[in-house]
Amino acid sequence: MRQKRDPQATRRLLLEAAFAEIYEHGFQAASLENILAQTGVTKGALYHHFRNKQALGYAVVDEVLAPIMRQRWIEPMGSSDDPVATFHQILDRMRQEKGFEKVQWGCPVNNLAQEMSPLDEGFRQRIQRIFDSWQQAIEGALRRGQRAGTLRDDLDPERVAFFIVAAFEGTLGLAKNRQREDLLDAGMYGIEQLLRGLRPTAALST
Amino acid sequence: MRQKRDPQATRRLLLEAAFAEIYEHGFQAASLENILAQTGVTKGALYHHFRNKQALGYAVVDEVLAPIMRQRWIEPMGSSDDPVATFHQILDRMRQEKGFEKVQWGCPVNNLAQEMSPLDEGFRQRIQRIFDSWQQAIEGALRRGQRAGTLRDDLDPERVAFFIVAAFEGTLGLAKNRQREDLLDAGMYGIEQLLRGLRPTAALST
Amino acid sequence: MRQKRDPQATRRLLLEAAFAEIYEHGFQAASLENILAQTGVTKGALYHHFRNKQALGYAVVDEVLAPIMRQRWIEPMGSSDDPVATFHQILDRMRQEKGFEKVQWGCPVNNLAQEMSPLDEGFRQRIQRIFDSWQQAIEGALRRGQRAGTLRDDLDPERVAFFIVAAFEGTLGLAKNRQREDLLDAGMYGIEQLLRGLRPTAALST
Amino acid sequence: MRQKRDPQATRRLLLEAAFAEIYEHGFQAASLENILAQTGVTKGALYHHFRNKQALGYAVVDEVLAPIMRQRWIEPMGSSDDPVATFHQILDRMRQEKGFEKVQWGCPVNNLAQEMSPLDEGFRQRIQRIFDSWQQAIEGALRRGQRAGTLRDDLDPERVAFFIVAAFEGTLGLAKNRQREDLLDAGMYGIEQLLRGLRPTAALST
DNA sequence: ACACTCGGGACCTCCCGTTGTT
DNA sequence: AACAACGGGAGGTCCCGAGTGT
Repeated sequence: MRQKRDPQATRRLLLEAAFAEIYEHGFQAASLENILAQTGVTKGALYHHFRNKQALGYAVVDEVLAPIMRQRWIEPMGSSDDPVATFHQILDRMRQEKGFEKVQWGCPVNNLAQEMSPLDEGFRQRIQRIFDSWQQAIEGALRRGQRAGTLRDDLDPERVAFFIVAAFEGTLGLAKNRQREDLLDAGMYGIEQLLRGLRPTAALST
Repeated sequence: MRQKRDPQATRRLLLEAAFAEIYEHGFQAASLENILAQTGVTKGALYHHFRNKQALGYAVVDEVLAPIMRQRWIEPMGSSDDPVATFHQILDRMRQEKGFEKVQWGCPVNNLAQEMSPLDEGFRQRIQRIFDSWQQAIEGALRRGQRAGTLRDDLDPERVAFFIVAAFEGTLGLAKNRQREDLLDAGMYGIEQLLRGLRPTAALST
Repeated sequence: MRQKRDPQATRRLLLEAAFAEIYEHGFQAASLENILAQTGVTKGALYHHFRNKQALGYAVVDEVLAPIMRQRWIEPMGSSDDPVATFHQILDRMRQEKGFEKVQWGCPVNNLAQEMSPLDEGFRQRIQRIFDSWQQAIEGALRRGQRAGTLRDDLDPERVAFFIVAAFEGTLGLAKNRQREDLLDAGMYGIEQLLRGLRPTAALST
Repeated sequence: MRQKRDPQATRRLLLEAAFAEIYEHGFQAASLENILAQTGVTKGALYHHFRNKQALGYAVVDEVLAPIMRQRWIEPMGSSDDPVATFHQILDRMRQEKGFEKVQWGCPVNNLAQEMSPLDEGFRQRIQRIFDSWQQAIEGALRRGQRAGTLRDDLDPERVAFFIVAAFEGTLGLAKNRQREDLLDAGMYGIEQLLRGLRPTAALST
């Protein structure tokens, strides 16, 4: 299966197995031995590519989580001037894919954020960077929406963007606790309520 | 320091030290040894009061987390017919107290929920019970608000209650990642936006 | 179930539960907590009746194992002058009862003998006493058999008695390893072969 | 003392120390810590070579006990057509060696069989395999003896082989309880009695 | 670039026994 | 006579990481 002597492939293999292990058990409880057993890579190889467990974790954030979020949220939002519509499109696509987030295990970015933020400044900053760019993408779209007239003028784009991310992650978190995928809809109902309130008065009937 | 031969006190001491340890490190990474060192209790005593680490964790949820949430959220909401105002009062009190939640470590209930829900059904159910009664308390207040005329009639109290909890926890989570207490206000801004939308049209000016 | 304040009953209850626990797990691995849980007796009561685990074990040998062996082997053999026939009768009765020895767990006396003889002189001597009186009972029967003419004169009763006990226990041990009750017959076949050889030549045709 | 970086040697060292520890205390009471202290190997190294205590125990059976029994019993018996004589030769050699079995601690194979057979199917099967091949070697020799005319025709080789093993182990067990090496002779007396009875009538004078 | 062996610590579990009380 | 709280240690598991060799 694995090519021998293909350092990049080995590294990538480790990153993805590490992502899965961390996603399931959290970073602290993630077991290097499990990752090794899963990939067939030996400890020597792992420690060749990553200085230690922490460095592996950092790399997972930078090279697995961040790109996924970039592709999923930042890029679509970055080229949108109707954030409400774009938000719906992204959610629809997520419902179809189901590869990344499983409701059972929640959002991998938020999981790590909650576990590691108070414990490890390196994790905290890396994850904050993801949240920040996510939020900024939404914020930019909100501003463009305001200019394009699809959004009310009197709202604070920064705070609204923050709140959308917060409400989204909060909803995923509750759905994860209840292990019920359908609850995502209840949360989206609230976000939609809010977003509808963001439309100019004329657009309220939509 | 500690009274000898005071089983209830010993048990309580353990519960609170366990709560603190779990709050800081998560359940899996919580160290019984730390709890013991913190309290001065011995392993034998701990093992006498709790069958194992899991039982201790369950007891922390039932006997520490649940009562706090009950006192803070369920009881005030249970006797309110203006949930918007009650919500603000609770937030104000939380800002003053700062004993329970430290922004640095987030919401202890949600922390446990995110860590343990997929891993341990006992934790999941106990935490769900807390979220459920919290949500139901809000839902009841929303319904009473509707009857009292302080809330719009055309909203779905169950979904709104769910969303309020979700948005609240999501906000705490982001603030925890950024380690910035002031971000709570950004989240509250969003919730207030939403809640204001819940007032009957006549009340919008409030 | 248990009468309170009935010291003799409590003591007996403990002895029998201890016997069962030791029979299943061996003495070293026998758990006092298990015995306590099984009987509903508290640790204080146990330590009132027995100084420590060792004393409990000694009492099991003296007050449970020894009496059973006395009743089963010593008494029948003590009043027999045809040990071959008596041996068969005892085996037949054992096949019916099945209360004491379960092939699955072997002979409780021999189990303890093998585990504890090199480790604890107190156990060793107590168990030796049981084996000795068992062997002496057989030896006596053999001598009476010689006088009565049901056995050959030229054999050494002491050695033959020893060997019968040894072969019997060895057979139980192999059957226990194979977890096959029917193997007892294979062992008995050998003992019968031997015993038949002990009959005077005229009796060989029996 | 030990060569560093000599995995086979380390493994062997552990196996033999484990054998000694198990021989003395039984498997359940055997302490990995003792084995480590005895050998100077660390926990990590042990855990590298054996997945857990059970795996170490299994390896002791397969790689220490089985080869010894093979060399001592199976090979001599496998090339013999006079099992009675071979049996005597083996016993004589055992009396001289005294390395393997110490009467004080009995037969290591049988010790493990009695302790673990009802508790662990893996042990049970491994030990049964040893007993089986031992018994089969004797059985084969008996059959060859019958063909060679050194044994009676009318006996059942399988049952006799079983009985010989049983009587041998039973004798060792009783000698162990009494802690008296000389008792082996009393047991051998019985086995010899039996074996003599197996000679054809013409050979009885031997 | 990777493989294998080794180091040593931390953790939860479980257990036997003691002590204060009723 | 029995109960319940507590003391404290040992044991197996598992893990992260270092070191050596190829």
